[in-house]
Amino acid sequence: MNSLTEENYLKALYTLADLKGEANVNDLSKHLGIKMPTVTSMMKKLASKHLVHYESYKPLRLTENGKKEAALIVRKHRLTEMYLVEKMGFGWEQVHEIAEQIEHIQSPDFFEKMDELLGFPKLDPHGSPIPDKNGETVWQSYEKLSNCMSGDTVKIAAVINTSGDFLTFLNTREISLGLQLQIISIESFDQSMTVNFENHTNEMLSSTVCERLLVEKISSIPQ
Amino acid sequence: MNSLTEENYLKALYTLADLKGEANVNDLSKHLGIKMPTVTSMMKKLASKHLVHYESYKPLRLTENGKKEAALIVRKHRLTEMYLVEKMGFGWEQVHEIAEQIEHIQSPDFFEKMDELLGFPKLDPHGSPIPDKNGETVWQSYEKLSNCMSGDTVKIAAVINTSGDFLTFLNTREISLGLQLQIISIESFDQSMTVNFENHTNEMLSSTVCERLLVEKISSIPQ
DNA sequence: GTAATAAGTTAGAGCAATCTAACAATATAG
DNA sequence: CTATATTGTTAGATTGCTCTAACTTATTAC
Repeated sequence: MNSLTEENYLKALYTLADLKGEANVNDLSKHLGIKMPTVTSMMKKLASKHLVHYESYKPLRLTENGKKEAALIVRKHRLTEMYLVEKMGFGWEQVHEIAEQIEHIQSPDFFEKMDELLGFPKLDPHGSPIPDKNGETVWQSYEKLSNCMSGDTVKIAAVINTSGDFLTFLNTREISLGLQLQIISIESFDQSMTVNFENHTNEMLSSTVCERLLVEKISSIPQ
Repeated sequence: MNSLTEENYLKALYTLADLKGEANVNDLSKHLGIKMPTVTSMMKKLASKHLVHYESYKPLRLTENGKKEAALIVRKHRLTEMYLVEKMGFGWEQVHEIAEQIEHIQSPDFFEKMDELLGFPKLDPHGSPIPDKNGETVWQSYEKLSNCMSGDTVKIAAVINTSGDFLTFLNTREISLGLQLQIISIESFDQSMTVNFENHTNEMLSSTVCERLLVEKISSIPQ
């Protein structure tokens, strides 16, 4: 059994690897708000438990086993988020913090019940996939809005980095999953986009926002 | 903010005091499965936080503040148990362990939402009162079945010590809260009771069982 | 290709929570 | 009322997770 602390390192490693392909000590340190020497020693500990491949000065990699353990924590996190939104009436911006705690509950029954009551969902409220009981994830091939071209029509499929602030920002703009929009223009100097929503109003989205929105392409203007 | 460990000591003190009026280091030690010296040092720590009145060799007492903190943890525990039974379909024998973990979740919103969804219940699935947001508890004046007399008709109102084994035992006998029974006879040598259930079958209940069932008196035969 | 910067490691310390061993106070039994 | 048993405390060690300070390796800039 892994401690709560170990679980947090595993999950961080898992999500960082997802995000940028690999993770190093410094990334992990910043992500967890824990100093590098502490991270190094925890990596040695996790290596001795065969959860992480660790070699001095090399990038960190989860073992197959480590990946699975991490995925199962992510599974608990995302199932919880879905449950909080669907069954308890929380907003998508409120659930991350609570799920961050509940993901450490040790009770297979509890999460199976959630899964069942939710009808075995595949995605969480932010559009992220929920790993299955074996830790396997079916990744949707979404694209960042920031990678799309002027003229493209897309549907918002998921958000990256589910911080409360960002989600509250989306709420005030009434931007939610499933919303369609067309890219009117892209400012070349700051990569901000002017987009047109379903309701025919135009709005400006900063590049930071566009970086964090994953979309499904509906149609594009041929070059 | 109190640590998870501190919370467990506070809750233990609270329930022990409830059960037997006061608690000493040895009780707490046995109840928590932690050695006495560890308990002593934690008591000093909690005393320094003004949660416990501690004097060497004297019985332990929660301060008003300590009582409130403890009651609020018990509140979270019992609300959770109720939620698990009422909204998620767990059996009353399954919920204790899960609630033991969820009671430490730090999120007022989460428990308020539960309370709301449950319609502000006053009792948990085992018949124990749920303290209010100020930590106040309205104690029902139930009696132990073991204190009742031959001929009494009573209704089961609550169970003491909600261990899974005991509750499973009650399940197999189809004994649940609200069930009425009449005491036919009491064996004088072991205090076991022969009782008659609503469905007109007679059954024998050991004194251990009778000690753990709290009842409301419906009628009794005058002496 | 060296100098400067960034990233990573080692050594050593601190705190929280636990333990054991030894000693001290209180309660109980005769 | 003493002897014994129970309960409680003190002292000191251990483990898990964290830190800072000092040093090493790798990367980047010019």
